[in-house]
Amino acid sequence: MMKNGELAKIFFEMAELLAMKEVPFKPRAFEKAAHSLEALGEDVADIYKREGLSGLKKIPGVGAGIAERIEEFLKHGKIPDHARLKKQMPVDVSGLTAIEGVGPKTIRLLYKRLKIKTVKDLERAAKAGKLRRIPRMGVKLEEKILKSVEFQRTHAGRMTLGEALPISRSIIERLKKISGVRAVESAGSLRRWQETIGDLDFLVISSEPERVTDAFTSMPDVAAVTAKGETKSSVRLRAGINADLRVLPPESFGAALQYFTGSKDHNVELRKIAIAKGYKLNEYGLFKGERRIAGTNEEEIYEKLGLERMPPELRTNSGEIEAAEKHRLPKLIDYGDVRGDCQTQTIWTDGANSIEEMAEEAKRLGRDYIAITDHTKSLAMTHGSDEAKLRKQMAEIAKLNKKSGIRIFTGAEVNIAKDGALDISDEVLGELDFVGASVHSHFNLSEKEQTARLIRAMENPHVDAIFHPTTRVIQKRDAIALDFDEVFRAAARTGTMLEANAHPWRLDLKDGLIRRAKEFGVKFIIDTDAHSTAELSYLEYGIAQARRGWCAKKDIVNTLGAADFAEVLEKPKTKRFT
DNA sequence: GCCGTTTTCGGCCCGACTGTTTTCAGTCG
Repeated sequence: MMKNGELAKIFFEMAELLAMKEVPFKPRAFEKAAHSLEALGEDVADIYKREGLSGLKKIPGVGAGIAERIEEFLKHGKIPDHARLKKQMPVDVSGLTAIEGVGPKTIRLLYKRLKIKTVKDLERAAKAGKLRRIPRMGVKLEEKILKSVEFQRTHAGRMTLGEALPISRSIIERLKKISGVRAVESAGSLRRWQETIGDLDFLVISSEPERVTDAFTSMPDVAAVTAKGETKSSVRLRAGINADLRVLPPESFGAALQYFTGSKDHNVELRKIAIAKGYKLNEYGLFKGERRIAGTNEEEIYEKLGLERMPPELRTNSGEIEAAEKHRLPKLIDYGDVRGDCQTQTIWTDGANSIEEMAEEAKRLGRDYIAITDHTKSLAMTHGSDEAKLRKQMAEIAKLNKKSGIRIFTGAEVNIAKDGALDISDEVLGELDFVGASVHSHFNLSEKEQTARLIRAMENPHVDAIFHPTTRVIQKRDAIALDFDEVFRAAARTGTMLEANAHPWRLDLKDGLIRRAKEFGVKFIIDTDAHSTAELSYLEYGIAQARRGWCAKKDIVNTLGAADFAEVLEKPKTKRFT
């Protein structure tokens, strides 16, 4: 099991605990290391095994101190410094910081004065009117905290991109209609296409900020207004997410867009570069002394800082700035580059629409081809196909291909058994155009068993791709335990494509792992995993995921047209990508 | 605690808004 996430959580918590003690600078250092670990495609345990402490120190933001703490964690499963801090301040850090308006200083004060450790303690104290007796706190803050606790209870955590994007798009349409508004953009994690979204950020160019702010805070979707100033306002949406609005003059729009797109770590690095060059960078522009030398658009800011311009998806402070300095950023796959959808289910198993309906909708969306990949028999609850049913489906597709204006490939999503065996005979698999294999059960096997299981499936000469390789469901189910480097090595060796599943619940493989797999020469397909015609539009989420994984068009096999894609499938697996 | 085409020591991003204040600390992004 990858240790990166667990370590990142500990370092985030250490950052907060240090901030409570008002230790200067260290909190940022721990926070940065935590982000870096989260973004890493390789297991720190593997790095440590291979290269020891010096290997760990190569991770950005990790120096001697944090490398040693990682070592302690890998050896003993705990970090003494973390335990010590936690003992001094035994509070639910992540729970309490999630409450809006509550930060490290407040948490410390609440613990010292009222022994508040949990969100529940906080709620009880607020209801009893105890908070107002603490210095610098009052009745209004008490109310604010209670409201925020309630909001957290009903809308815990972050939204998936798939939920947030449609909300954002509808708000943009609404803002565009306000008179005097010249441009509207959404920024923040949504513009970076992050897989989960904490809140929505909107930027507007208008010479009448008040009119825009008033309209924004009185939208019907607004449940509460949490801040309203001259140019900045914040609201809580009924949908369960916060939204911020900034109104700006045109000359600052690019700077603001850059600034509010983030990520935070990316921006901090950018400002350091600005300082080194004798400039100052803020949301109003890039300044040399009093003079604004850039700010109307983002590109000129990056250029003036000596950096290649870069798409938002790359701005995670995980090597993109160094690459931009050397003008060696990848040319990313574009949103229009994917020509076919290679994983779809129909009413033959657990889908909602017929083959014909799916094909029609795919055609309407501009795709050149679609593969029908219904489940197979061991997934009984989906009425999975056996060999006979698959052959019947192939005949049906042959008929449809004669009249339909889109190429339909026959296929299957073959189920991988506990030991890596497949539930459809090689003979029938060989008759299908496109075979994806995936794991749907036995999620808790050891890393060794799970890795061997997947590799065995990849060694089957008929398996063209592994669908949703880790089976994770965002915020619901963890990835299965895998030795990813072994899996990627085997995928490259056997010529098996790995999927970037576009379903917003899955997005599997995730960005960091795609980037890692690419280093092994792995090729990918981007699929919607659509179970209905409506879900065929999910493709953009998968493309975003591949872009976040630094993929170029050539890394994604289904950017090929139908004929070229078919030609690739004709070749023996091991000869396809050499 | 991290980091280095100004540095291995001495720096470490920047501004808006709120609430409780008589001038600012805390939080957020």
